[in-house]
Amino acid sequence: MEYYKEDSAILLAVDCIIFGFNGESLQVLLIKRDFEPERNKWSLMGGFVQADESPELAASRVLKKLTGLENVYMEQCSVFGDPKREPNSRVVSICYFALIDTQKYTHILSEEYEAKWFPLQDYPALIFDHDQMIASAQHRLRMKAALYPILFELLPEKFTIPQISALYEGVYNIEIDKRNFSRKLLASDLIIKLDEKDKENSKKGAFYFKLNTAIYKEKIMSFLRYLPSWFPENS
Amino acid sequence: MEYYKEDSAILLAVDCIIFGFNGESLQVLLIKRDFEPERNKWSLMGGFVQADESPELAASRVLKKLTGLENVYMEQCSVFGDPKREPNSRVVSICYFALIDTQKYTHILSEEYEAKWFPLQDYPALIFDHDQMIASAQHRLRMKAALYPILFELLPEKFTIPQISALYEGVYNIEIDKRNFSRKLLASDLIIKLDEKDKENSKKGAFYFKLNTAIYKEKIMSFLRYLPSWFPENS
DNA sequence: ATAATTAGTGTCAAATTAACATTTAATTTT
DNA sequence: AAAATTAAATGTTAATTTGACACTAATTAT
Repeated sequence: MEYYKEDSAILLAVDCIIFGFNGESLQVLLIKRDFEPERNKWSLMGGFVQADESPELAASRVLKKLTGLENVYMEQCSVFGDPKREPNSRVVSICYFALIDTQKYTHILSEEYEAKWFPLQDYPALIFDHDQMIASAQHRLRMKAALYPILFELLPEKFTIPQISALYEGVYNIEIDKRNFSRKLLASDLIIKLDEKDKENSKKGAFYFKLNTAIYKEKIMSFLRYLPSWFPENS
Repeated sequence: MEYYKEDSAILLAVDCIIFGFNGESLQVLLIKRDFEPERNKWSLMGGFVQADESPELAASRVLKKLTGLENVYMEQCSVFGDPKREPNSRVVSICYFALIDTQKYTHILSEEYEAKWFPLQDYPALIFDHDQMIASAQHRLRMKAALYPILFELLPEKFTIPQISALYEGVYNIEIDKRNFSRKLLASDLIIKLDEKDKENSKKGAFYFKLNTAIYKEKIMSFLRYLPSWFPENS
């Protein structure tokens, strides 16, 4: 039994897959590295887990450094640890995906880093295995969102039904029948209609809704289904 | 940016949550530690990730060492990395859950280790945060199995419908209407009826089925739902 | 005023689900 | 050998949900 022999000189890192939604497509936030190796290439935002911090804390720290945001929805997803995944050292990286509201926080970006949102359909070549990380996080997001209403974390406080609808379409790359979708959504009691309307995106304007936090907190802990049963995973 | 400074002296380990099904309840395989610290206490089977191996490989190695089994269904689940989770050193552990067929392999157990199956409802106190690991893996299993038919990995090659039914009841702690369940299952084309019957568990005997591997491989990659929609997560 | 655009509500047949009952194939008992 | 017993397997039906479709409503632009 080789417990407690110090035989694994491994560096531990975290990488953040930061998802956002711009109203059209699901986006991921990438940075341009200004340090070696792989200077000037695009990558996920990451950092090493420090001696006195948990991986969760490291991920929050890294996220805050890039976006300025705290108390963001984050979830651990897969660990990438192939011995050869980085050329010069043995780094095992724990991935976290974060769901943030793009609209609200764009102004904070790019101050210290060259950071940019890219649509998940079409982002530049990334260093190491970061594209696999994104693919894996996306799969995880789809799985989780098929059971729990976490996608609301990507929307602002006030949102419209067309927005949610577009969000689900973006996340799953499908077309949704808005009428059926909105019926289902309203029946869930998850959202509360406000008096105000969003006039930005249409002539008629769409009513704003807010989350029913009581129901949300209850449902976030129990399974829910917003997807049609025929939903295809591969797309 | 503190990339590539060797500032994180962290040991990386894996722990395996090994699930089995004895026909009645979902079980987890635990070992009694015969080394310090925490000698003679029950724990999960684990080990350190070696310099030249990936975490996946480490987990397979650890699983094989305990059970003798290879090519077992394994899935990465959460990482436990609180700085204080082990008293004497900083160990970050990646958890994997494995689904194995208890019946077939009990004879291999306990040769090198004192290993024992315990029902998930009622297992002894464990070292460190291993109980949280089990809870987390169980949650993960439930989530995954709500979308994909992975629970078949817990059954022998030949199984009966009452067995599958009991398995789902065990995993989710619910009562299932066998009539509706079996109708749904048969309609999925996922299982193929054999001529043989299992006479062990009833007078009449229940027909054996085997997996339709073609359909299985297709469905394992796409969402599926075996649970009633009212299914409660908290139990 | 009219056209154009997108939000929001409505309808209905088909499919699925949930609840419930009966029949069937064995073994055990008498 | 017949009857009782046990659990498997199949059947029935009403209620609900789904998916496909059409229309009305509110606003802006022309």
